[in-house]
Amino acid sequence: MTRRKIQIKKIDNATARLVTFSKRRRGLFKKAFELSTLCDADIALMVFSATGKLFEYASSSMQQVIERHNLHSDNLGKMDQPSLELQLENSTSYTMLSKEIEEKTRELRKIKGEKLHGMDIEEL
Amino acid sequence: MTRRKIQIKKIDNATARLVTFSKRRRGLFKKAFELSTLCDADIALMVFSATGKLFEYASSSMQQVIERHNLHSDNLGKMDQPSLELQLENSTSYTMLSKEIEEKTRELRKIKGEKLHGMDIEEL
DNA sequence: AACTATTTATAAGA
DNA sequence: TTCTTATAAATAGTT
Repeated sequence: MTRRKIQIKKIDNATARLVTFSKRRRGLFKKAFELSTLCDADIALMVFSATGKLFEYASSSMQQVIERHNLHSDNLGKMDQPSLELQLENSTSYTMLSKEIEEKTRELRKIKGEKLHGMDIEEL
Repeated sequence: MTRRKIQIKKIDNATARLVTFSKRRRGLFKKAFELSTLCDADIALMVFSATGKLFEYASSSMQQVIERHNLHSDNLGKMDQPSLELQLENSTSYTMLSKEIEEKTRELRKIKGEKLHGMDIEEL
């Protein structure tokens, strides 16, 4: 949007795309922070890069905003809801599944030589 | 940012605050859409006004991005008593978690040079 | 809701 | 990645 006007479509050049992603991501987070502050709004913003890296911002807490969002969207697609028993069973299994994913993710990161701790969480 | 520079703090005047909320919310959503399009990113944005009204944008599906975010969350396994909302959400995420484990297992095997047999995939 | 003077964001280049 | 800078885009105050 400056030295030249650009079209809003996927940037072909991978390097240019990465640079733009970095610049605009910062801009977007700043705007989210400003809107939240100026207007007393509660905001959550999640950005996954094309390579799967997560960048997030929340004016309060991410989990809080997500839950609040769920309250709004509840009962929309819950016609064929599983039984409570199955829900609890899944919920119980969830922790184990999460741990397994964490382990496998950790192992993959180790193999790939990536850092283990939230280096991909953007601090505003 | 224009007729005059403003300080980023809560706008006192309620009317002005509402106007700014409306204007900047549009701008923020536009920026989110542009970043998503230009850089092939997956983005979810939730905005709750001070009065509790929800405005949301998701480049794919909101639920999909939230679930994806949960997979990245570090403290999922540390929650003593997850809220009902989170439990229900976890239940919904179950299938995706299973798929994620399959993928990571497959990737690990590939890296380690092991054979990839369908029968070897862990039963969940 | 429109206008416009300025500020801010940012594309391209270094 | 960081800086520079010319230009596009966003927007604060006004009407």
